[in-house]
Amino acid sequence: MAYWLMKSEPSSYSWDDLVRDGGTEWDGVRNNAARLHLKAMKKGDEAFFYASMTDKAVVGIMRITREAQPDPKDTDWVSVRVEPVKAIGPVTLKAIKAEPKLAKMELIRQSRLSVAPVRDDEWKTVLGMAG
DNA sequence: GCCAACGTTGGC
DNA sequence: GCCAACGTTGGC
Repeated sequence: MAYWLMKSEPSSYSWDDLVRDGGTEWDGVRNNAARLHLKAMKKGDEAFFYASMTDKAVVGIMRITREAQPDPKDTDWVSVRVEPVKAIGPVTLKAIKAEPKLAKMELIRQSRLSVAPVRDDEWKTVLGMAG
């Protein structure tokens, strides 16, 4: 199973919105590198929900419930379906940056990438920091 | 094919 | 509010 990190601005779609909805179509990604990651996702993979801008923290775990298909809003792009697993953390960007084991996270290396892979050891490290 | 200009993201 | 990073566009 693979792990991922997906960003959302709480002002447009928050973790609470996801819990309320019970699952959502993760669409609107308009970046080629992010699209490649979406296409690589398999049903059952897990992903951190990263709340950007206001929180700047990992606040929950999601599960991929359907693999990539054309984004209904623009079929040049793709979307996956996700559901909330549980709230964690928050593990802040500040804490992630302060942890040497996480220095190579894509979140850090390419801060603008909205869908990024997470390595197994990084996943465990972040979970450990969530307490 | 190069690169300057511009737009967007997102941290600070 | 500012600006760095990055992607895209368009003139040449």
